[in-house]
Amino acid sequence: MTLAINQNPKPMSNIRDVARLADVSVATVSRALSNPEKVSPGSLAKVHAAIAELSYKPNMLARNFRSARAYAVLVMVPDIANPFYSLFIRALEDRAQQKGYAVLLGDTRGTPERELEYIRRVETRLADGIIQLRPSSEKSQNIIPPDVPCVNACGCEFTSGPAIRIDNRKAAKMMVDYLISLGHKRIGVISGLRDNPHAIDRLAGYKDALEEAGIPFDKDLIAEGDFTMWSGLNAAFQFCNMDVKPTAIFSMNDEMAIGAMQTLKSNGFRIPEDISVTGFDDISYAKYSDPSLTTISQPAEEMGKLAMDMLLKMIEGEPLSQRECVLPTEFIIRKSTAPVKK
Amino acid sequence: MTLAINQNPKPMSNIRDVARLADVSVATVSRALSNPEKVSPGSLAKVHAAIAELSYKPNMLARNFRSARAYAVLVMVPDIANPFYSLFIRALEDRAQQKGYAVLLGDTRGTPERELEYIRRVETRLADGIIQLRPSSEKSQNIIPPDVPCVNACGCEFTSGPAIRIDNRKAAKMMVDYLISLGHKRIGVISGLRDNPHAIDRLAGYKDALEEAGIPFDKDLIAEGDFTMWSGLNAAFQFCNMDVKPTAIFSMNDEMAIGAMQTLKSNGFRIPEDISVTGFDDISYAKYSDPSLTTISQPAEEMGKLAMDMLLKMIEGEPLSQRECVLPTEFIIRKSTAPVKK
DNA sequence: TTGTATGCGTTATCAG
DNA sequence: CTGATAACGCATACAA
Repeated sequence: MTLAINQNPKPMSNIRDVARLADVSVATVSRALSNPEKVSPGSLAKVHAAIAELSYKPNMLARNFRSARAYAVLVMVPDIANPFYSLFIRALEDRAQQKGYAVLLGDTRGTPERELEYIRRVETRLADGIIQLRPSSEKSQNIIPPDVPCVNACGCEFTSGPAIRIDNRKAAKMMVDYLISLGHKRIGVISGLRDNPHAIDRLAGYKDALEEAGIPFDKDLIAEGDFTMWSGLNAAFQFCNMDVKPTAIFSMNDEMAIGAMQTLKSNGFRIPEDISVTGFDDISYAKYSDPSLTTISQPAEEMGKLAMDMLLKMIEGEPLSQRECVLPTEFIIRKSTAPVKK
Repeated sequence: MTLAINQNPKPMSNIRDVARLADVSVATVSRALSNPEKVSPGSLAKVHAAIAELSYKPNMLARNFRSARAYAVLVMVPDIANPFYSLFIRALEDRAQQKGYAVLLGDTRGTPERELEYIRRVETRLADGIIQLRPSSEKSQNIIPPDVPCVNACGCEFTSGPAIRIDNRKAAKMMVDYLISLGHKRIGVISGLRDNPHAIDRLAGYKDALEEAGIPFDKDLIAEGDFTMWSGLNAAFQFCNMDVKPTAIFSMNDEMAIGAMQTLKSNGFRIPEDISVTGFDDISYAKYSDPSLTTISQPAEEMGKLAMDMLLKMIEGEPLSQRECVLPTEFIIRKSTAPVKK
């Protein structure tokens, strides 16, 4: 009698073993798993018994190969550590899981090179389609070959191809309208990078509001950031050093607003008494910043869900009822804004 | 002449097409791709020419099936939207990509049911192994079958199986030592859920420090949270309402500390003049909170990298030089701590 | 309803 | 160094 070190090292049973034990054909086993309704109750029972007996686990690698589908979706994101994207990803993953698809994570670090590496994954059949989280305009979008199914989950006005988005321009206008209604006339902007599609849309909204109120546009009031807290912190210095300082700052996202508030406070500004600050996105920290941040909330959950549904339809060849879906935003007033000082 | 709507709808060429065009055998093409050094320069050139001509993309589904490997790793995380985990995931994904593996995202929402669904993915060969981000003790760990390769990337003292971790107990002690050195004797704790392994380790460190300083442990100074900002906000009320209030609060993560600071400030406490607050993890917001947060920084990048390397070694059958790796933490002093008031 | 037989695209073995 | 060919595990068209 020898010592059994590995007790049943690996049964590794396959569909043939199950068929043999259940005394049916492999075809019946296959059907029992994918189309149970096309199999007699008797056979079904025998198959299930055999599966349990052998603790058979179907080899999905084989199934995927055979059906020429990865049952996986690539989610391409500029930076997973950005809380704004995390929310999307959680919603996307949840929906994919429900529908039997896996989510492959592709953090591009914002570089086209890495995007290409990931796109290659769908060209080599490791993924069936792409959810693009980078906001893209006409120029940048066509990195992705036309034959790969792709949905942009946080698009812009100029995004080509299927997309779920909010109306960035309108939302930005609403925010600036609000600041104007509080009596602010000199409103600074902390923008994203000049060619970022979100930044472009939101700046347009800012200009719309100014124009409607008859306030002339002053390019000196635009500070450029890159959507990070650090860049917001730096951008705010530009306003601290101005001769005629703005009485309000419209930041194009919450993180830059939070960074900016640090600079402003340490330079002696009281928020909102001396200067109002607004954000965009409503990340979870917006509620806990000091003061809490007036901002625009995007329905990230809903957007992720819709984007995934749209992509899966494309993958499965169903017709799209609409190629673009624009969702409403929510305007959230907190403590970082107040009427202009007399 | 007919109108070509689809220009080359899909060549979809396979290895056989390449072989035919290059006038070599499929075996040679296969070798040219995976072991180029075993192929003559002449054949290599012909093969590459044919690949370019046909714009051939190898079918990885077939390769994976044939080699019985998914070349994918499942990352199981309680909540992707938690910034602490995001950092890990970014590092993990980066490393996996470098080594030719994909990352499958598995957000478990903290439930065992969903963990099981994801574990099934590796049992059905869709993933080759698991990176577990949930801190786990003996009891909880063995949900994962012993034959699936798994590494815990942020483990604890009681984590069984391969793990990368920090010394939570020592780090917590160091933080409390520091508070004691500032003269604090009555130090409140905002804990994670009582049975959370991180909470257990860090509470042990707190007690170690107290004992060493001869300060008696008072269980009324422990408030239970769940690592969210909201729970920190609530937990802090417990301290505001005490007769003899603590002069410092040791929060077991940054998010709860940020929540707690909001409660404290709105109840008239000045931080750090009236009360010191400390965090744990050093998420990016810790630097931008008001006041900026004294905390412990974990080397998340390094931990993710090491965890992935360890897992891939296990998957590829290489021997592990060590089953557990404990990394050093960094102690970061910012503005939320000060000597106790006289 | 069930079984038989074929092929999916690749890698690996083995003989030349 | 190269080529012919046999798997890999499953799904499906077709026949029964």
